[in-house]
Amino acid sequence: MLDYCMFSMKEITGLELSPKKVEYLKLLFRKGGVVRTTDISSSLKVDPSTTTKTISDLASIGLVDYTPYRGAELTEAGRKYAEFLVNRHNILTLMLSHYGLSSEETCEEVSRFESFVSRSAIDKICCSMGHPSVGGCGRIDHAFCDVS
Amino acid sequence: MLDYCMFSMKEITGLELSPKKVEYLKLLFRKGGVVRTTDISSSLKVDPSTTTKTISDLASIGLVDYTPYRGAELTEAGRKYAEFLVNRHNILTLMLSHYGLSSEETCEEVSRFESFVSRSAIDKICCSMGHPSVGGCGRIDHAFCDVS
DNA sequence: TGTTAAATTTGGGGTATATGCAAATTATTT
DNA sequence: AAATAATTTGCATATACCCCAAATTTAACA
Repeated sequence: MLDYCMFSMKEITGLELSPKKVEYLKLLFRKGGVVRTTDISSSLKVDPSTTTKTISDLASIGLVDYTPYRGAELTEAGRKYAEFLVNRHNILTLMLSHYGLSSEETCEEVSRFESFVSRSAIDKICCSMGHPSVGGCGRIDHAFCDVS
Repeated sequence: MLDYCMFSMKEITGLELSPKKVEYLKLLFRKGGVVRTTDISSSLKVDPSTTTKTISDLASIGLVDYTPYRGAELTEAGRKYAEFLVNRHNILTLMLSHYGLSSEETCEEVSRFESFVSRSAIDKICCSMGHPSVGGCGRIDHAFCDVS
């Protein structure tokens, strides 16, 4: 259990986490509070043992507080990181929705590639769209936009 | 050496190849004709042995004609697939360039995530932009747009 | 409270992607 | 033909996923 985190929001590139870890973080953010292994594994449709391993990884880098047999919860750093991830998803979804894709399509596409879009790109896209408060899949916060 | 290909352009989703294999195919397309292992490995900054392995993989699925110690060349199917890959890159680059990113940034971002954007999304984006003939990184062909 | 049932973790194993090094091989050049 | 350059093969590593079976822990309940 770490009380520090290898990521300080100021130096986030947005490219630190693998696609699956991004999914886990967004899920923990959506659920809020302590989330049980089974809950996660059934949401993500993976074996519980896979969840245990991934959550342990996230805990080892300080994004998650994990108590074995109890559950997992975002740390403060994890929550901030997850906020960025959700914003990124929503901004990209909003952007793509301007090109004739349906809502489901848009979300599906973005879910596939979002992990590879940098924070600085997101900042610029967000700025260029006038800092919209509602994205394709939910509200957008602007606490993490560099370019305001 | 296969004269058939597991991909028929009509059923292409755009998600068949890993990011690195996409790079190889786009490179072979740009270079044209028979390309030597060293040429590829120096362009992509990987060890020649890595290139040999990847090219062999591409040959095994019928996208590349490969003669050991001689070089690699796209098959007809490979050329068509690579055309799609280049178009996808150019369309996505053009799209992103509308959001305040510089040319280099745009190309860099797209290169990171393009492998995860489906052909059907590209078709729609392309259609929505009015089938532009020039993208962010080069010309765009429309032979592969479903929605014309 | 002890026993069972459910949830969870551990350990092992597997696939896919991607990489490099060293040694062996093939091609080219002289 | 011998030397050199290019290339391949075999081996090894690393990351990111994944699942299964066995062991463990927690929770329930009788």
